[in-house]
Amino acid sequence: MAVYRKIASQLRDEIMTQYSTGDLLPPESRLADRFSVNRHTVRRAIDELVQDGLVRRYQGLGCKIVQTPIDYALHDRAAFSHNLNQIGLGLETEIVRCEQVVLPAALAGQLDLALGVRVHELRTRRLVEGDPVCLIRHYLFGLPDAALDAFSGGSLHQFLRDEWSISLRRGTTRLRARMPTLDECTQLSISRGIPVMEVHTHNYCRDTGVLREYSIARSRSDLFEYSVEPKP
Amino acid sequence: MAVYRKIASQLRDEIMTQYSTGDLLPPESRLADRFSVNRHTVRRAIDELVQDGLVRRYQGLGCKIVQTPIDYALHDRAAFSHNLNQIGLGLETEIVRCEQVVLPAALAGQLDLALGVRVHELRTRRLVEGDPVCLIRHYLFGLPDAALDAFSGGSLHQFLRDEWSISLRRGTTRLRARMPTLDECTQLSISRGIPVMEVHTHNYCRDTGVLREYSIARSRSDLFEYSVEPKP
DNA sequence: GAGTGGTCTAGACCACAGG
DNA sequence: CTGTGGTCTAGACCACTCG
Repeated sequence: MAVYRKIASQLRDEIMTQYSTGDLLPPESRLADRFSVNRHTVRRAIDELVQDGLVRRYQGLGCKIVQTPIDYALHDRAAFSHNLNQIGLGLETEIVRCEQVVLPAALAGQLDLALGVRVHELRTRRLVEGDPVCLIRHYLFGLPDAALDAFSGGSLHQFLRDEWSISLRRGTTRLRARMPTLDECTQLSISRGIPVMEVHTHNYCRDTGVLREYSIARSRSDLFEYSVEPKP
Repeated sequence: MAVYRKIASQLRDEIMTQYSTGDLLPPESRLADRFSVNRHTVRRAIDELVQDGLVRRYQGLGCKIVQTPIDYALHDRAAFSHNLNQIGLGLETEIVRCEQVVLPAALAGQLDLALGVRVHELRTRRLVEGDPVCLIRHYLFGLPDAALDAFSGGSLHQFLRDEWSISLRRGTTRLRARMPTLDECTQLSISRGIPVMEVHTHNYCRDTGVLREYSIARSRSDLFEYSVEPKP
């Protein structure tokens, strides 16, 4: 087994057992000394941890442990075919609201963005044969003011690619389930006893790697299912 | 912008316009010459493409294009990075039951298998600091009778690889949410108001492509979250 | 054997955060 | 300013695929 894999594995163990969320990993140079390898080899090991979502790099600062409660990051590589992408095809899209807002503080903190940033907030509702199945909030960063004026439904990513030459690449996606709020019950036409699935997605500019969109989708669990397809 | 990003961007364009699925990219050394950079820089660029799922590396062979522009437009593919392995590290695994049974008829139909097939059924429970968070049923096909006798927790896939030289590859995975049964409430120590997430996974023999495992995981939605990382 | 990707080392300089 | 991560170069050797 490659050296960097062994180091990654050991660091994973130590993070799980000896670190808390927010702690900084020792600097790469120190780790390199400790494991008696080149700094590049340590970097390669940390790459693994970053990919698993265990740590996050901060230039000039260090590597911060970001562990969520239990991050069920999957080790095998497969492709994720996400219904949200195909939604423009089979589902109707209803634009609920589209405006520029100040990014909610909670999101700003989570995404590591400055407070007070103005963003486009697009809220949509997806329907299947008239039944609402999914509510989505898109937060879009760094767009011209009028960027979304012409958007009238369908695939948002397609629209951004065609109209603004912005090509987005999916980043980390998180899925969880919870009970709906009263508001969600109304908008999704469900009773209070039906759970909703909440999916958070990062989308980055394919060229520059900058975060351009963060979306939160809430869907009816009685009608909606997510599937992950293996890569060819 | 970093050199490797520019190169990645250019290669992406060329792949989209001038290559077909299955083609090989020029070797790293040639690309390095062409872009007048070090081979490592080209590698870093190709890393991006691999991460986007555009190409796949084959040691001794080259980099194969695995996605045409058409595929790409239809469904953006991101990867699913999963660590059942890591769960063996940070979480305790409790073996609830391990026996040979006749595959339940409902599953046989769904998986397109004959009725009456005998399989290994392994039931496990995962705990975090003593709290149960996840119940898993593994159905394993075509194993010797005593195959699992020595399994005592940790990663099942690791065990199969080490002890039986069976290397598994993730296939289709489906995720949904629902309310728990009474039995699940008991085993997961949750109240009836907490949804569970249910994840069904196909796993195939990496060599022969034969279905070897079907697993059903049910997890507490108040403690558990699934994450999907972009990756080949 | 020749050519490919995979890993590791060594050294250099840059960009950024913090005191 | 110092220390951190980010990038790039250069060279070496290995593991693998193919003819």
